[in-house]
Amino acid sequence: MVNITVNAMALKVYNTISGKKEDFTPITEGAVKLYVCGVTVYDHCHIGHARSAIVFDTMYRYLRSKGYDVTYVRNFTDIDDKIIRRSHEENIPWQEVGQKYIASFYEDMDALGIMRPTHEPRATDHIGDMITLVDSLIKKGHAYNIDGDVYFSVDSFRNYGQLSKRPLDEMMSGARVDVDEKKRNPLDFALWKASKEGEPSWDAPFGKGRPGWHIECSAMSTLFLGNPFDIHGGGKDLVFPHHENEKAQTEAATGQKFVNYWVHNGFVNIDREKMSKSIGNTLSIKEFLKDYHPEALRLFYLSNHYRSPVDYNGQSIDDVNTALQRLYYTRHRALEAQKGKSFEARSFEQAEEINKKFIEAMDDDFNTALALSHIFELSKEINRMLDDKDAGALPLIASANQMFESLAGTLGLLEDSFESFENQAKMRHLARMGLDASFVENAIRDRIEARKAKNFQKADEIRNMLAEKGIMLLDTPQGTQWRIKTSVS
RNA sequence: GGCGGCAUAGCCAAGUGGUAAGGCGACGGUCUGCAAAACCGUUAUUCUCCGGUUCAAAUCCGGAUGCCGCCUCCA
Repeated sequence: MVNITVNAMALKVYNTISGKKEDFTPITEGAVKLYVCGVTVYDHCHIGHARSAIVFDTMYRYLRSKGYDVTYVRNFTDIDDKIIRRSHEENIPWQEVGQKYIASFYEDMDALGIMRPTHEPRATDHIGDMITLVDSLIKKGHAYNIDGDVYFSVDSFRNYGQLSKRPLDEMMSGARVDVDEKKRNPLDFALWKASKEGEPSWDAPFGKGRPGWHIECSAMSTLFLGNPFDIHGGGKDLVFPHHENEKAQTEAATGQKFVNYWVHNGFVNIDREKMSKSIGNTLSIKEFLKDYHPEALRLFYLSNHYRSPVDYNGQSIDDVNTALQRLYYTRHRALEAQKGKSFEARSFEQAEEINKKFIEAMDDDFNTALALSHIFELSKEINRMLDDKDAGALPLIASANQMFESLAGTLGLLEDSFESFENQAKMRHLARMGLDASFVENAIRDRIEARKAKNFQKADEIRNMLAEKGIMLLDTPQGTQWRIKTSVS
């Protein structure tokens, strides 16, 4: 028998359906079943997708760190109108569109340090499960078939609107809903779409066609996690209609509750404007990574509450990048100080204290911003001890640094090596400035000569010249080192 | 028209009844040839405004103003 050691301290989770923070009680003690809506694979991901990925990755990491056995499912929507359109645009089969952008998705997620979920089902691998679900909805009178299109009847489900808190009748009036003459109620949504000429299709008792978007997540989530399951997540925009529809069709089909906790992350704006393809202000993850370390984006998102909207702009990212650099240098200093020294491990009371505060913050609906503040406290404490140059403090520094790394790791930070972190910063900067490393190294060599000759004027000229190019010099006991000023502008 | 959110220092931002976390920046100090980094200190008597409840309010209630999201594919 596995000894489950879940830290049962009260984790609270904000539940969209109640609008309140609730005590988190999983269906099965010690286990969490989590489903998050993935992406539709018809384009490269942007920094908004990254927010959702980072937020739920952090929850996943934290739940695991508390000792929960987490089953995490994230789907790929690989059949959809947009994918079909893209296949025409790029003149490649629709299957290839999916493969191409799934590969792009993994490239981005791996770069961002997003852990792989337990299961990553693709919609097209589960068409049979969707057909079964649609079929049962027809038989139970919750769906109707018109010319091969199958619609869910919202009037047949009493609780429709419960999640998004939209009373049915009020929605009808002002809503800009496509008037489809075939539908009984304008809010009825497609469970199955009859295939058109030249479109991908599957055989079903109710006609040849393909699944609607909402039914995919219902089929795949219940298949992998059962019914009900613990947490269903996604971006805030999915509350209506996607999650409302998932809930309606699943509960109508099973007669049981679908999900216990609904969790939604807030949106990303760019320079106070909504990020959208029509405005043309989207920023892809790949573009972001040309200029910054992946963890800068993570630190940026985690310093905001996951439910708040967040405004992306150059200044904020530069600020956070400077802070990230400080964390990396703190750990580096601590490890350098320990190199080649032997000492007895000793637990450090202040580190334990900070650990406790960290857990309290994260238990309060994943308050990552507060949790981060405790990591910075610890960073400060480590640097303070290092500055004291008290040899006896080494065991304390070692233990504080261990805690520091462990807490940062729970948030997916400090996962890179110092060398890689520093090199990436240098390479990105030099590429941007059109310089190469030998230019900097030569300048440093000249300056060392000048300093030896006590020609401080020349030495300072060289330093100023480099500073203008965003390169700063540090004269340390180990020699002259260089770093990049983190501001991109 | 319906539903919901937000307003905290120069900037970003946490904080839902007990007297304002943290980051970035700025200034002063230690260190240094001078710097940088790091550390120490300073940087919101006050949380958009007006009124109310309370011994006590950034936090609760009422009102005003401003900004934003969803209701259409969307993380």
